[in-house]
Amino acid sequence: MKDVNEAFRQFLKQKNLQLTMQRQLIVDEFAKVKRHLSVEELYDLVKKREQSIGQVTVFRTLKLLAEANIARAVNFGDKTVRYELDFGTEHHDHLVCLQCGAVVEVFDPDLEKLQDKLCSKYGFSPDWHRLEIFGTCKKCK
Amino acid sequence: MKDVNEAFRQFLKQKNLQLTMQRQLIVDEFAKVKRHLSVEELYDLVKKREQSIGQVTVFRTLKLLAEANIARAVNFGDKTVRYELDFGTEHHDHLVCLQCGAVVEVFDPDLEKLQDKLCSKYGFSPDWHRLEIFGTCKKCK
DNA sequence: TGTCCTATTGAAATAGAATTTCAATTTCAC
DNA sequence: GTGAAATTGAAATTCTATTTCAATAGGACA
Repeated sequence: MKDVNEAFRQFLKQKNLQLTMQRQLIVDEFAKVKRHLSVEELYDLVKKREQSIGQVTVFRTLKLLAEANIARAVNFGDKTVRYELDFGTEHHDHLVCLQCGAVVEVFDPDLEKLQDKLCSKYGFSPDWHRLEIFGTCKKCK
Repeated sequence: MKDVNEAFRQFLKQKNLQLTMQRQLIVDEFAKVKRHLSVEELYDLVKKREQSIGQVTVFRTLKLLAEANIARAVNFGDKTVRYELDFGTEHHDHLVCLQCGAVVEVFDPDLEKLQDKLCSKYGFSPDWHRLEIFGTCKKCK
């Protein structure tokens, strides 16, 4: 199975774009941190390794990653967009703790099946979906 | 069963706030239109009935309604916040058509049960959740 | 290597919605 | 009626997301 770097390189090539030092660094950090990051959060991380990188470049690189289906934009409650890795990972839903902000990724095949069934009942062709459950996590109880 | 007006009046009273002509009008329009409205969209509707009302008042009234659990903020794809009536209506999920933008509200008790089961598996106490399925609706196929 | 063309970058500017400020007005309690 | 508090709308501000732009870097090719 190819890794994120390889997939990104391939995507760039196909688009006649270049893999620059900046992009490489941003993707590295993004793939390493297994959390849902806003542009600003990722920018802060990247900046620790390379002062000179601008926030705009992080923004643009995340857009590229989303276009390449390597990242996916998500948003919980607040108004800022976050990105999560969407490569080599199965589709999943989110349990968001309203107390501590922790986000757990979960998956249930039966749930997926039921959703498909619901769609077909309405003659609807699902493309993708998102399910977020907000509440209190184990620790916070 | 009480209606929206009654619930809002009660909420205002409890908060020592007033039911003004503006608020009354905004709530009327909001309850009447059974769609998901952005502040601006509702403002346009309200403006037709009363020129003098400002957009800010619509914004503030919707916030109040959300606080009173009469409205709920939702957001589909784009970056603007929309509000939907959340009173006297059962919980429901959304099928969002990516072609025409239509939003269908759906409900499946089995789906709800499975979600609860999933939560308890993780020791998670659900407060509320949202499920949005994006795809193509019957008409657009 | 030098040259041309295109991609890339970061800072600054812009866009656009959400939210706050503020002075004027209205409403309520007394 | 009077005073205190709530309400309102316009304008200002804030906060992200996004675009513009001039400078730089990189690749293709002679």
